[in-house]
Amino acid sequence: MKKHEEQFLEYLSRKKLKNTSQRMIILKAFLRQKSHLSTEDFYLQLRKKHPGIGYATVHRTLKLFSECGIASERNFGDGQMRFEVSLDNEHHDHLVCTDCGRIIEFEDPQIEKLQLEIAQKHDFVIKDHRLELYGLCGDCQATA
Amino acid sequence: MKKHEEQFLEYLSRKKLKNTSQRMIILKAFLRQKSHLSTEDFYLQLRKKHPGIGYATVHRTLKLFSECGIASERNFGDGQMRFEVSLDNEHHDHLVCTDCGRIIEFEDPQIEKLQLEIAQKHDFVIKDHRLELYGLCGDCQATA
DNA sequence: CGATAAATTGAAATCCGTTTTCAAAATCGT
DNA sequence: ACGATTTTGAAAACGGATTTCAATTTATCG
Repeated sequence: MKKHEEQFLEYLSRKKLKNTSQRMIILKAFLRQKSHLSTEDFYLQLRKKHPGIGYATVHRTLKLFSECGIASERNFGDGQMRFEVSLDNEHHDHLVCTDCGRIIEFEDPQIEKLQLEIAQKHDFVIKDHRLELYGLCGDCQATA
Repeated sequence: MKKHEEQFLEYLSRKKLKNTSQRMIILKAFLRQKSHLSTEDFYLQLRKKHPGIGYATVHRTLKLFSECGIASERNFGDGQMRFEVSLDNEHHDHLVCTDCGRIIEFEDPQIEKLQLEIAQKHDFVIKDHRLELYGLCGDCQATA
C-alpha cells in the first residue's frame, strides 16, 4: 500500500505541485477508508479529526487522487460523486443494495471477456466500463 | 408502438391526472426521438416546434413517462439526466464513445446470466442493472 | 538562512442541472 | 357551464460540484 503514497508524491513533483500537510492528511484518511464515500461524507468524516480542512481542499485533493490514478471516481446515479481507492489495475464492479445502501465489489473475468467481444463487434476500443447491479441484499430481503 | 401511448393514458386516468395538449405533444415528440437525449436537449429540440412549452413541463412530463414505465432514466455520469423509450421488457446496455458521444445499444444474454450468478453468490436479488462500456468508436479511433 | 516566486488554502461565491413554488389557465365530472 | 382540481410556465430555490480571491504556505535559490 506504500505504492499509492509514492505514486501521489511522484505525481506532485512531476506536475510541480506542492506537498502540503493537508494533502498528506487527506491522503492518509483516504487510503484508510474502505467504503465508497461521497466527497461530502468523506469531508464530514475527516472534519472530526481535522476541523481546519475545508471542503474545497478535500474536493480538490480527491480530484488529484483521481488524476494521478490512486483513486477512481464512481457515480451511482444518486447525484453524489464517490471515490474509491483503485487497487492496482484490477477493475471491479459493484453490487448495490437499494435498500440499505450496502455496496459489494466483485469482478468477473468472463464478463470482461464478453465485453471485449461486444466492443469488437461494434468496432469500439474500450477504455473503461461500469457495471452496477442494483437489488436487495440478504438482510434487506428478509425485512422487506 | 401504440402501446406506449395507451400505457401513458391509462396511467393518467389511474392516477387521476389530466390529459393536456402539452403532455400529448411531449409524448409524441418523445416517442419519435431515437437517441438518448438529455432533458435539456430534448427541450431545446421541442422548443423549435412548440415554443410555448416550458422546461418545467417537459421535465415533469418526462418524469411521468418514467413513472408509468414508457421511459427509462439513464445517467452516463456527465451530470445530465437522459431518457430513452423503454422497449418492452428487454433491458439493454450501452456503448458510449467518449470522443463524439455516440451511443450504441446492445444486449447480451450471456452477460445477464453471469450477473444473476454473481448476485446469487452474494445472496442478492437483482432488481436492475447498468452496464456501460466507454471507449472510442471506429471513426474516432481514426481521427485520434 | 531569508527572500521571492509560485502554489495552496478556506470561506464564500458561482455555476449548472434539477426540482419546486405560485398565481393564472386549462381540464374533467357533473 | 360550473366548480373543484390539476397543470402550466416563469422564476425562484435547491444541491452538489467547482471556482474565486486574498491570505498563507511551500519550494527554490542565492
